[in-house]
Amino acid sequence: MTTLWERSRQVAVQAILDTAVRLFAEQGYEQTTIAQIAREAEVSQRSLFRYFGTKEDLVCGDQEALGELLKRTVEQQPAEMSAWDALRAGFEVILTANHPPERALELSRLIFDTPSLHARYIEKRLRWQAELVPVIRARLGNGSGRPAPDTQAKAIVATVFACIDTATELWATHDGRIDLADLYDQCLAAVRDHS
Amino acid sequence: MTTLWERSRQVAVQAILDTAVRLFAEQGYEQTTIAQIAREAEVSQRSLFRYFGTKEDLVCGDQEALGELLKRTVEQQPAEMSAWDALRAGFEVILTANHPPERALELSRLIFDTPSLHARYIEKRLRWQAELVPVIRARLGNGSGRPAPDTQAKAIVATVFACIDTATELWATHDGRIDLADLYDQCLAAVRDHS
DNA sequence: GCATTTCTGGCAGTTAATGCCAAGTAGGCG
DNA sequence: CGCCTACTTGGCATTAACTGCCAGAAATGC
Repeated sequence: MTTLWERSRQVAVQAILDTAVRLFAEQGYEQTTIAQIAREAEVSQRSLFRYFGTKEDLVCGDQEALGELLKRTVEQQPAEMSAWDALRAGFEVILTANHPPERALELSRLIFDTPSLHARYIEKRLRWQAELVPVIRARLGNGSGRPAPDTQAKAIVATVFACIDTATELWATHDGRIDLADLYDQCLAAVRDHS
Repeated sequence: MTTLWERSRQVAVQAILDTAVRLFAEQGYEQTTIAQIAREAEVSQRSLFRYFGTKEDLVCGDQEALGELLKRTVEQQPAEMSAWDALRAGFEVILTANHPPERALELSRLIFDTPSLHARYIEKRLRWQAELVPVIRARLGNGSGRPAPDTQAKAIVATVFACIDTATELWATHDGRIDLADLYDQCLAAVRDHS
């Protein structure tokens, strides 16, 4: 622990986060101002912006860390595993590493119901996608080769995220009563199984 | 023509649009302010915001109309056509109905190079997706039925858009030298063909 | 032409976000 | 323990995207 600084900072961050999520749930995202959050969490507006660069980061801020985890997990899957299975393994790890399901559900609903938040969330996801493409391309048997391997990798990654997104949205609308991994498998099956 | 108002409005809108795209290309999206666009297009800032609700709409504003067209086209495909083929037909129509390829290329580059624009663009597209889901669900043979038809439809639509997005990005990075429809087919093949 | 409708422009205000500087606080060192 | 340095915090000013309001101009209908 590099110091007391870091600890009190953690405390402040947590207080801000709790206040923000509570206020967002109570009054909606757009109706809640940064000033109000800062006041109730007892920090200055200026510090709040130092901890969280933007208002949106209050909701989808810790995505960065998850993206790193996802990438590392996919990289570390055995080489003979298919791109699809490796990505699915990464997805699985993220699920277990996520927030307590109670809060995850609340955050998901907030994100899917608030256009500006949804956009920012997608933006972060696009960054993950870009980082995953080289990892997936390395895993593709460069045998067939008619579709350039880059095209293949991009399409696969984009599709997986589309399915994750779809599954998450369904999961949120069903109040978390259906298993998220099951929903993901159903989505992928709908796409990949030829009837 | 309901009036002279409508015509001069169209002129103003076009002037704003041209100015905006030119400035965005010259200096980048974030570095261009609304004030500058309004000044150079010779309209007041206030009117600019009346024509285009947000800065982002200057770039991806006319998506609404395309979404309508897409939906209608997909609906009108013969009933025995598969969901995949119907969506592909809709995509084809949009391609031809789009801007002159010169400007389309410029806009695509802008969107894919500017994270916040890209996110907003996808968000608008998500609205199309939601509208297409019932259309696609109606087209699914409700035979198999283990994955709820709604899940199936959502996943298929999301995947098709993911492939459109990927194809468009590749098309823009190749300066439009590769046929967009070909790229789309390659993306879909990478996803659907089991090797 | 004149009243009415509709649009435009300017102005003030709100909110998110950033830079700057002064003041405070923790950590290391004699 | 006291002091100096490094880092952090908070307040202030500023910018940029937007919104509401109102007065005035322009177009329309009679």
